[in-house]
Amino acid sequence: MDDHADHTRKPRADAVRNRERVLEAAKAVFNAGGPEASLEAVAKRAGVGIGTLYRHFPTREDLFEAVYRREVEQLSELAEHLRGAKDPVEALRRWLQSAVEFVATKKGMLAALALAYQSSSELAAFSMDRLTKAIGSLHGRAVAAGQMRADISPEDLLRAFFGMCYMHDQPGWQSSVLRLLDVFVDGLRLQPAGKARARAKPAKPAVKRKR
Amino acid sequence: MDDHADHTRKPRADAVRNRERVLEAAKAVFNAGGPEASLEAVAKRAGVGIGTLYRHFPTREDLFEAVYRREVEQLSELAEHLRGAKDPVEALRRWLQSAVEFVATKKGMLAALALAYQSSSELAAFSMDRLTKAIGSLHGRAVAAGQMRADISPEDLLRAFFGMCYMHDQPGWQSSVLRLLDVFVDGLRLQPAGKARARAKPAKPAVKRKR
DNA sequence: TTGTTAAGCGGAGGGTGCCTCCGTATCTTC
DNA sequence: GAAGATACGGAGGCACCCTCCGCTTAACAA
Repeated sequence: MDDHADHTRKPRADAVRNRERVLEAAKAVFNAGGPEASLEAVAKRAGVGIGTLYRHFPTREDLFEAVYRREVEQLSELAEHLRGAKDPVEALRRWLQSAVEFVATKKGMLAALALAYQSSSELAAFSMDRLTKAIGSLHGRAVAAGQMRADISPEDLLRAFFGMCYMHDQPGWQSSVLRLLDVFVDGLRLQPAGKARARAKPAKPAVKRKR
Repeated sequence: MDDHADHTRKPRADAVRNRERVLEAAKAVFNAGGPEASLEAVAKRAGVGIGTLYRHFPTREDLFEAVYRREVEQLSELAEHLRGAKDPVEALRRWLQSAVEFVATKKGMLAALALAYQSSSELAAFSMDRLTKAIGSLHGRAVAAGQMRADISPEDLLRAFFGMCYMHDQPGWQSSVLRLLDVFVDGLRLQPAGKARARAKPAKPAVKRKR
């Protein structure tokens, strides 16, 4: 907040609206058509002129970055919501599952993201920070509730998560990761006394059909 | 239905020549201008028509892949040459240094490469194989000469190498990696008897500021 | 309200690069 | 040397990029 304390006009409502629209459209278009998708298509889908798009996001990379940031933020907010859930372990599991989806939609954009990260390490710092906090908060709650071991740091959790997603290209990776996460979360869980928690529970028959 | 086993014509000399020219030009142009560089520029630099370029490499990705393959091959051949060197430890060091250069030129193309790897795991397999063999052969010679410890696999070597290059973005990474490699190669070296090889050599102050 | 004005909007248009297509040139084979 | 097969070049049509500017509209002051 750099208050130019003196008199900054309120930003125009239409500008705010259009910016949001463009972001929404960009998310859809890029997810569908990859990072090469036409910016003109984005503008059209957003229902704004191409000039408007360029004013808000002078380069394709700016647009990428904004879209990505927004999604990270949404993931962060999801964690906020899930904090209210009854079962904190389940909440963590849910969040991780959403994060897998998030990674999945980034599939085709990996390359673009790599570039963005390279040119703006601030972006990397920002997202790491947000995600670490999100995962840490959920984990913290589960620990506080005495349902999860405490000797794992949020950073470790995040690293484990990304590590699991690293297999990325293999077909069916997504369901594989979901399975691994189940195992992982179970592993984090503090068993109520010596009760050896029947892992038999046939872990949801194939969370997702592969394709 | 290929194998017209009978009678395949010899490929035309000019076609072979042009293909090679295009590859050479592409390497230069991409290294200079990144993976977005204009294919027309490549054709011009190669001194061929744009049509010729497209006939040999129907898509930009095909061209990328071919350039990359070629460089891997050259690295592999370099290892071949270095096998003849007198000092096998030095030979390994040299090769690693060249490999750093190789990675350096790929800097801007990382994203493109990631894509290529994704769409053709054969490419990944090929290059891993070649590089592993190259590094393994040099290492093997040094081991055979009794100058290097033998309990490290070529895969480990390669992994260590890539790991070191992972820091990529930080400024000055290249010299940092070269320094690390020096240390590493020294570590691999079998000391001639108990002679504790003065590591005192004041390892350059501050490999890297933390941030 | 109404008037003023900065902020924002749209999209035409000039430029660049992509890729196809085909008449021409060159090479291999017999 | 002749006959094909093969490869060549680059014109041309198209898609997309991005800038520029006259018009519109929202915010603020009176």
